[in-house]
Amino acid sequence: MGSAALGRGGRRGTTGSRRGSREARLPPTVRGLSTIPGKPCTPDRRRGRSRVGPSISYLSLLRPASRRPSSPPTPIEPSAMVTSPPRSSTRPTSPAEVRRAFLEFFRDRAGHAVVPSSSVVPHEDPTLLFTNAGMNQFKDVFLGQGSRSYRRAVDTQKCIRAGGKHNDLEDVGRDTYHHTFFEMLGNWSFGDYFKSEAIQWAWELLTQVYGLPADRLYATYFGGDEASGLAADLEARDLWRRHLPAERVLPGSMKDNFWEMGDTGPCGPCSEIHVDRIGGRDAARLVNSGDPDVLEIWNLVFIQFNREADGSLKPLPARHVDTGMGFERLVSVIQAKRSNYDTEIFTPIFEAIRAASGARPYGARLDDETDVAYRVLADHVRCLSVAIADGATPSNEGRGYVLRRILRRAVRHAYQQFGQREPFLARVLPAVQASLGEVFPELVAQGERITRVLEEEERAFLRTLERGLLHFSDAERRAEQGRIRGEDAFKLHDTYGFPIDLTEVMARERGLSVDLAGYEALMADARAASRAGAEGGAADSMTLPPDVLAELEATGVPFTDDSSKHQPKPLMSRVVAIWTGHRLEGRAEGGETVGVILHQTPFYAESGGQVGDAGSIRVERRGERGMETGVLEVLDTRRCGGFVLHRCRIERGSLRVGDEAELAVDRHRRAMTEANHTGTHLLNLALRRVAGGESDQRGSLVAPDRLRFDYAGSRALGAAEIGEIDRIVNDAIARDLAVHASPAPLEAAKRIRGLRAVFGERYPDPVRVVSIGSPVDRLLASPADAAWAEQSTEFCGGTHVASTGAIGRFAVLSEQALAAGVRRVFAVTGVAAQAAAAAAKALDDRFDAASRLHEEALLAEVAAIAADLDAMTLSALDRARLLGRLEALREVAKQVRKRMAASFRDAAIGVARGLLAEQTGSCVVGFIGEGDRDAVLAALDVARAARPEGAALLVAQEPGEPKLVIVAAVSAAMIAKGLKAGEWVKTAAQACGGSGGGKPDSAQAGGKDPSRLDDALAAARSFAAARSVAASKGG
RNA sequence: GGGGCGUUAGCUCAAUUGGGAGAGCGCCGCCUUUGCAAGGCGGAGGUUGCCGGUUCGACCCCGGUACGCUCCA
Repeated sequence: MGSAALGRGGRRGTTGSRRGSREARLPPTVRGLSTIPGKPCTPDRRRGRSRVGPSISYLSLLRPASRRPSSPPTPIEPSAMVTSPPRSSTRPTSPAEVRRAFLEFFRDRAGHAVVPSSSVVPHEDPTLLFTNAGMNQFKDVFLGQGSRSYRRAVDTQKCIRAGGKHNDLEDVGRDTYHHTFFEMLGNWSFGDYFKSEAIQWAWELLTQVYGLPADRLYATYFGGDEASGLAADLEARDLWRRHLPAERVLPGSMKDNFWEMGDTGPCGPCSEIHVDRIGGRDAARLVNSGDPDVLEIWNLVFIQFNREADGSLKPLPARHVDTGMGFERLVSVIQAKRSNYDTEIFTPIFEAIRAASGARPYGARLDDETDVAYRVLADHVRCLSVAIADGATPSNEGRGYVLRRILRRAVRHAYQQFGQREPFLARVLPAVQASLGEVFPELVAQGERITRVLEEEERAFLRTLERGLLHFSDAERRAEQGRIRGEDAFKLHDTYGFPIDLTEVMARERGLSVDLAGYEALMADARAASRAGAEGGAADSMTLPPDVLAELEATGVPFTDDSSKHQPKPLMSRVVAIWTGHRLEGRAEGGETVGVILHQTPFYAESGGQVGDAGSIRVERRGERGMETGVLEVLDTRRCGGFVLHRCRIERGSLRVGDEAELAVDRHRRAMTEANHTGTHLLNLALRRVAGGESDQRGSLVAPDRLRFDYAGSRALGAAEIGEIDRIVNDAIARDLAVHASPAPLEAAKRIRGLRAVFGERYPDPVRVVSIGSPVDRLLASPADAAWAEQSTEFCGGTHVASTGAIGRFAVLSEQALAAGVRRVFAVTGVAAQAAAAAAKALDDRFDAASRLHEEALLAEVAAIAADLDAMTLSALDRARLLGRLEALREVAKQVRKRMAASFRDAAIGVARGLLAEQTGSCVVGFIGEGDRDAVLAALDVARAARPEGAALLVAQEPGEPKLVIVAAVSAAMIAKGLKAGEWVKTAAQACGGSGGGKPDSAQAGGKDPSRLDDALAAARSFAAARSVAASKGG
């Protein structure tokens, strides 16, 4: 325990009288556990807490700040705060206490809202693999695009860093501080308090709540940067000097002390707090030098500038605070451990690994492979559990691939160090749940899913390892001079997923080494090739890059007014910008395809899964020679920032910025799309009834010709369930329900019973509510009404039919797995659904007719039906039923085929026997009539058996095709005389327009001209005769 | 997004320059044997993922596509 460090903690002030004032600020749920309001806490308060454990839920912390009695939003006088250090005789030391103390401090001390961690899987941000910093969930606030109901927040954020340039997965477990998963504690100000308060509270929390010795702390501030024209952050420096002697307040560089979100956007100086684990010395020189005992624990970022596209910095009107303190590192300092892995965050997990594996206990050595394995497993299981709980799944691409690599690394260590040959990771899960389940309850709620995913994925990898072992023995055989070739090591890795270090270990066990240089070279080539391919691909997309968006705004081009998109009527507008795909232009000519921005438009831009509108635009302007015009076909419409970009092909005339434009949306296409969109909502509702409430939407595509719907679900829908979905949706269509849409306050709308929302999606406030059946105000008036659970209500910005009758008809086309836990449904509506039903009826008729066909006609029809069944758009139900019919018919066809083959064969054998009787010489040449290759080969077998020392060449007429089949068999004796089967059949085939070949004893050929059959036979006879083989006639 | 590899009987996998698709296990029948993962004989089971091309002839060569595995970005 870190009692030594803690004991020397509070030099300043005494305990006792002030303790009560701190207690009084605790919420009732916490306060009531061991003490009554206003009274000093009892000595065993800490034990009381840990005994109660998860029952004092973090939920109590997560209520909105406004519910609490005192939460002054105004900044506090720094001087007043210094003099009132709230203290407690019992310091938080266990991980749970440390975390809780952080959240409570900011909530109670300064009215921060305790906000839950956002998902570690950023479903709404595809550019980010995993949530990797506390600020991710507040990015929109810093960018000025979003807002929150609070101005101060505190949280502990689940973060994953794995892969990428700064965090090599291979480091994790080999040192004391790398993790793939960690918690980031943070307090936040959104245009509220700034440097003074942030620094004051950080100091207070560390020294007075956590009791870190003040003489071991160092602070850094931004020391200015001449190249950027930035002055030093003297404000932060002076604020720190209130707490620390000047020699422990250190200036830092641009790299260490100036934070930027990206190439452009919010940024500002930051101030770090470092701690010296040793103490009793001046460690100023060791700050930021990579010394493991002098480490940064808290970074306070002061966002006060915006980095413009031209590189300049502009002061922000609203200044923010963004802080981050690594939880595991903080606990290591508080518990006076030199390794994060020696804290109580990890020790219970090590114990679980030991118990499950039967290995010797964790020994905390850095150079010991078993201890490395302990650390790798503990870290990776934490990471995987959290990611899977948030809906991620190991897979072969994107973030799923990162997880797969982490899992495989864990399995590899369990396999090599602990000899585990069966799924192992899930056995450690209970320990992870015990340590994190209280803050992150989804770890417990999703326990079954986590276990299932881990075990499935582990089994898959164990299979891969086995396959790799097979190929390893090949590589072993090919080893040159006791070294596995780099080529083989690379192939094992690249193709069979066999990790390079496992190859090395196995090679070593067999007294071999591995050509690592060769391996690395091939690896580098592969990387380069992959990168080259990636760059070539994403060139021609018709979207506006950020700098062009900025240019448009800067030149005063207004955001597009598309408020009429829900009722698209022809509209007059004006061309305000033309985008070529590379740059903005003032003009474009016939034949070009360009992006057109108008000042207003009724075109719907692709959004919420609904595809963008198509249509036409007619432009005109007064030119030098009177009116000039242009006709544009709108291919697609999409949104870029606040602009609606119409991708257009100029059919006739030309286009200029400033043109008057007459816009017409393709109403037919739009109507079909709307039918599919409303159909999607009805499908969503039907799915909930049929597949259960947890079948949340995971994505959708609404196009004019079809709709696609992805949802959370682990098992396939049966025919009965698909039938039920079709029935529910078609029933709603028959009732011709009105579709209502109107904006509503987000919070109020969220309370409507039966609301279907997309997992992980963030909605605007006010949000547009689309309700099928009841007006939105009625839903809002009594949101809890049980009736609403039976109807469709969604947050949706898309366009819909006026009432469900307009959809006409609905049919599910297919249902399939997309990824583990995600399923996809395709469906159609309206005319397409009717066409699908008609197609099914037509196929049924063909099946009926086919059973009356005979032989070849039947075979041809079965093949034709199978091809059509594959190509036609059919409802899932019809398709399943018709496939059943096809299977039955195929069985019939197979019997027919066998019967035909047998009869050809019998006939061919009969003819061959006749020929053998007729031609008594050792060499037989003849025509056996109609027969396929199998039949003529069977006949040849008969000949071969009858003339074991002779030779035979037989020809057949391929049934139904203008082709001859020629086969020959020659005995060794005849080959010795110079009669080779390959040459023989070739000669015969050439006489009837074909070719062929084979081995000396057996050959096949074909002829394309059956009318020259006699020529072929004659050629065969004379070829044999020329080799002094009597090719015919008896005697 | 870009590579590599794979897809053959119910399962696991073969098939040597393109020339008659096999084995083991499993299944069915018969025989033998009253015993443990038994033995013998016989049999059924295949649109070689799908589409197209080259060829007299394609599991094999070429192009495309689907699915799976795998590596990289």
